[in-house]
Amino acid sequence: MPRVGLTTDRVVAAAADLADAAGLENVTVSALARHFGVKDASLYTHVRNLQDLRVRVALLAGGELTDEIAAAVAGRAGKDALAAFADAYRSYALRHPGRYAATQIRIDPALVADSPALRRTAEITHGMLRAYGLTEPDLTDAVRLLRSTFHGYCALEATGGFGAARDVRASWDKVVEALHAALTHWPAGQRAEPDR
Amino acid sequence: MPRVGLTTDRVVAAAADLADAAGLENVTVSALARHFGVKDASLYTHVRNLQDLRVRVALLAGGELTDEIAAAVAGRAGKDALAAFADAYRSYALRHPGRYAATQIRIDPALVADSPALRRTAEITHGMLRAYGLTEPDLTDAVRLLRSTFHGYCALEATGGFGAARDVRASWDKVVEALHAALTHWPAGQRAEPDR
DNA sequence: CATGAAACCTAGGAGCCCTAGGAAAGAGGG
DNA sequence: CCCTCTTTCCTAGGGCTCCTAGGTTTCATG
Repeated sequence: MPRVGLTTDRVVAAAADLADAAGLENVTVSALARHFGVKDASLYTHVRNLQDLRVRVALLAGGELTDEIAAAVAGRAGKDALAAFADAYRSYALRHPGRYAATQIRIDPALVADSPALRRTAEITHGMLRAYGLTEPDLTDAVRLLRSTFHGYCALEATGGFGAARDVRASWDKVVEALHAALTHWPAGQRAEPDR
Repeated sequence: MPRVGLTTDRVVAAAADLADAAGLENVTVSALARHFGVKDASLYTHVRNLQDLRVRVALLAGGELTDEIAAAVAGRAGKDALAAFADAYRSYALRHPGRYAATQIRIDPALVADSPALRRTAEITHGMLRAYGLTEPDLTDAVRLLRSTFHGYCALEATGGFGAARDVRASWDKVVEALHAALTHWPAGQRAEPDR
């Protein structure tokens, strides 16, 4: 019987493709084994367990997403860069729903810390926001605003959360413009709540 | 052997509590059966299957969330209402992580349509946004912006996505203020993209 | 007290995750 | 060309999960 030639990378890549095609929750060791024409147990030489597999898919997706964003943003600035970032982000989430979902699983912070992709995204985002003249801690707050809105929009769109008739793409463009407005008119002041 | 006295409501309530305590993914028929001191099969008289159980938890959570938001927003307007809405939303997500997670599962659109809670949330949101002078389709776009940011923030916070040292609550207040700024300076114009 | 509708049961199939230990393929050196 | 050693893949099996089919027991109601 010839060997299939499994490696960790091939297994993870297949898992990522399966996630996009069938949903992250259907990425199972048995399904992957079936795909390779192999017994379940054989996969455990390449992957510690299911959790490990999912984390690897998440790291793969994070790297891909960062690359696409970096390419889209390169050479742009201000509102132009923001729109490019946003469109690249959403485009990836739409084309790779399973991979994108994987990026949202809880990952060991230590593992996140030494992931070059995540650091690079932070750099890109900060660089982009510099055009708006923000300084810490507003910079961090603005990063969190962008991440939240981008992620929230893609997550809601993916789960069919937007029921209204309004075109989802048109809303996205408007939302990105609204974010630009928020960054342009960034609220000043130290205390956020006047009362209380 | 006396009966435990199960009903659909009791099962769903227990499932919701378990979700908050152990995570939605650990809400399993067997775990619930153990909790009630009953065999797995016994639960299938009250709940069609696991999917059905999760949807019921989602609808329960949606109703609770709407109630809390409605109570918080009542009697307020403008920025005040926005902040109350936001804080009530995040507060619920933090206190009930499992229930909140359930609200994000994909649900039959027909079921969503005749859920009074969802319609009520839509009313509240629209009423709140009326203070900013928005009209359709900007109204829908603004609703999507708020939902996206609120959900994205809570989701990222729940999965430990915010690594920076900055206080998460302080960022939240700032993000809400930024949303207020975005609504106040809502971008005009029909076409969103100038180039292309 | 009888009866009918529930609640709850036993039994069992199928799928999944994962471990322990064994067999075989293929690479490398002699 | 064969021998050895690493690595891949296997068999065997335990445990947990969801879910169905069909039987029994409890309890309210007439």
